[in-house]
Amino acid sequence: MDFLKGLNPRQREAVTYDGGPLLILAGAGSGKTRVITHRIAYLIDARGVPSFAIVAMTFTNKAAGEMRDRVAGLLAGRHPIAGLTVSTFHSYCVRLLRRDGDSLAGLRPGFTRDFTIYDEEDQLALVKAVYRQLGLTEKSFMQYRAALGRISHAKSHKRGPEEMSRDAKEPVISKLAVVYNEYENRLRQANALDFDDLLLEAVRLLQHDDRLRAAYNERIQHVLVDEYQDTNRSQYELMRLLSEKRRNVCVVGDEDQSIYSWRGADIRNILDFEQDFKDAVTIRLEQNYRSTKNILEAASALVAHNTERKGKWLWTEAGAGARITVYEAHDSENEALWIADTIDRLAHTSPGDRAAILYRTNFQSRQIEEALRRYGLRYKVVGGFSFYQRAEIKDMLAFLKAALAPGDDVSLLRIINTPARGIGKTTIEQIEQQARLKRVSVWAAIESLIAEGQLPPRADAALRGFMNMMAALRALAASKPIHELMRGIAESTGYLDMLKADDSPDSESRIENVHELIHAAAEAAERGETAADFLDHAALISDADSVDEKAEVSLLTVHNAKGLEFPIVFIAGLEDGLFPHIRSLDSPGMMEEERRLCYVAMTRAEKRLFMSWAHYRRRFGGGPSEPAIPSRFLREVPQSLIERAGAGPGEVDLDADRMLVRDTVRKNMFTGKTYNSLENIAEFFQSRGLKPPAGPGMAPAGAPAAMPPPRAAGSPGVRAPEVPGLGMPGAQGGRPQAMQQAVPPAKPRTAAPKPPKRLQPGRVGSTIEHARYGRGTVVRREGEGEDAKLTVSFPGYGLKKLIAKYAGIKTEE
DNA sequence: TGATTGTTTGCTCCA
DNA sequence: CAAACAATCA
Repeated sequence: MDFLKGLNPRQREAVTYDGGPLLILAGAGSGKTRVITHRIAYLIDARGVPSFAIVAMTFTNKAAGEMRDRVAGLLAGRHPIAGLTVSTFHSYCVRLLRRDGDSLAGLRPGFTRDFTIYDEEDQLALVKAVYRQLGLTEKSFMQYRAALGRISHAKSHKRGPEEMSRDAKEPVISKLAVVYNEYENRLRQANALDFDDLLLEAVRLLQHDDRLRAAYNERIQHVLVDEYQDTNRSQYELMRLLSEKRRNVCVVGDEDQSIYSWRGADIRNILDFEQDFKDAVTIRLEQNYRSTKNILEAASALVAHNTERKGKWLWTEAGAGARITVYEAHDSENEALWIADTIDRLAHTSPGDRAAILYRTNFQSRQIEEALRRYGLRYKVVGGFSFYQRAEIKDMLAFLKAALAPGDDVSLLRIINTPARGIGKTTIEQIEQQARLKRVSVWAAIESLIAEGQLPPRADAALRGFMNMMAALRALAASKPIHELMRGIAESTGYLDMLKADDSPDSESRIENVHELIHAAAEAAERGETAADFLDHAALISDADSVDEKAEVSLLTVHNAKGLEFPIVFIAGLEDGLFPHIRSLDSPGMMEEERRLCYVAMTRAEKRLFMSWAHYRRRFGGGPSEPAIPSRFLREVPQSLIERAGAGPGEVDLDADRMLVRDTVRKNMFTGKTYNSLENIAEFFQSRGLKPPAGPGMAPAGAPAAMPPPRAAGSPGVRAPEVPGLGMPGAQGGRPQAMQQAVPPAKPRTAAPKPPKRLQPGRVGSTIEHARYGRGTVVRREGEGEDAKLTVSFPGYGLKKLIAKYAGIKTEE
């Protein structure tokens, strides 16, 4: 097969290059994914590289899945790709540690391969616990998040608590070092790794275990890294360690799209690649196949304001296309309505074109969602609050974690009194004190407290009950498949009953979520996954994985939009302080990153690009509107490419008829987020039948037939590192072909038009008559009775705010 | 002592 | 409009 057909000369060069380190500078829309997938296919087919000798790293599970599918498609009927590894850095490291991590115990006391993973929430809980222990408060010391951020930063720069303490110039930092130290101690004691550790410890393992590293290098012939501009130090090191022998690294990136410095991404990785690899060859892909000329020019002009670049100028053969629309809204609500209105209009003029609404921060989505719902538009929200971040899911998983690993203090404390079982603050304090005193886990502390018999009778009984319950769960965990275990947890702990007894509006969806989790567990069990595998997936799932590219309207942050493209793109909230974000205003480096972020946003658009800002923006629900000024980025776009929209502040010509609201969809019912994540989870588990290597004490789980013989590793007598398991994606290779096409149709759980309920006078959605403006539709109502403030949309006049009792309005049926 | 209700904050982007 | 905390009630 000719994998070079349809590629331009530069792309072809990138696909076929065979001389060691290769840096592909791939501008936005230049066919980057195409090049990587073709290169992998080419290596396998034309160069005879076995698929298990190729490792490709991506940023999200979704990108990995797509890449794998595309390679499979290219090689269909010619080569099996069962052994091919396409993975995110994080899941790669988890698998590495779970499979071959034993020797890490020498470096990290207490480490075993059945470690647990602490996500950000767990990390925060840990920091809080440390604060409590040290008698610190957020007010008196430092915000939890800030502390965690600094700790994480120090960690990823390989600076331990001792160094932090030694170099501390201020007392705050010395104290922080103490927190840091205790934080690390507790992680170790619980045999838990946080997200930083996953990468760091994998790197340490490879650095120190020469035999393991050699085995991996023996096997791996090519390492490819996507989104290289967003790799951090650990990821860079991992890449080097895995490619030490053959030095066949191929990295693909675009320094103009580096947007993760806050997560430790080091832009120098890409800027200095040619120095780090002296014999590296750089190939530039500068032809853009995505956007119109106007969009491309505008974006390029914007990013040209940056200094930290290698410099490239994208070009396209596409036509100029429409100009970029910039809309100046009176307030954020008006902005949202304008977006909804424009999308509604575009649905007629360019049917079938998907639209994306991009924003800098998640909180912006709320108002936009509301506007879309008023227009009865279907939409999907990506991220924000994913399934696995939901309290009920985290609770359920905490039960599971605590049952599997009694040393997991964070999980245990999370559910020790959920549902309420009479273990209150004082008791918990007593337990924590005991744990500190004896330097044992919370579980062990409870045991010893009970044994000592010092507890008040009520607490004693409650704790005994809790211990028995957990012991029963543990027995269940040992004997039952994961979904029965989850069901057992939901029922025997009283968790489900607690939800059922709750009459708050969203308890129903919580129950649904719990069932969904059990359902997901059942599917996992069918694939032969263990509870530990299940937890790994839950920890490593990402928001971007839930992007549904077929959705007509998508709402997502710019970060989540990386790598995606849409015919129509809106960028909302272009105000100084929001985008660029306020925290970047006094730092040139951070400002450049914000600019790159805006560049990423703009270059997502294929045909039409809309940018908007609002004079007033409300940050919290009922809070005050704060004044804003337009983003500097709007000024950095050549004005000749811009077309202004709207009659002026507050004067959107919103067609009242279309505003006839299909009903106020009950809040929380279809917040997008909920249904979004429900689909997400089922899809995720279905499409990613990842089956990591067996846990400790178990034989490697049945490997697919396609798996190459494991003899590549080690000499007889020594426990051979099971490299093949990493050179291959587990059961994914054996995934039935049918499943790849049969993506389950998304359930239309959208805000479907409901039969309008009777509209009451002045209610949102009703029509009123005003003496001066005529008929209009009530768009928003604040307050009650005759004091209520109504926001009304009058055709020809735009949005007006009226006080019910003064406006002299008549209500119509 | 623990559970419930009221009050006050609030600030990212993510694997 | 949340969550996180303080001040109540049982």
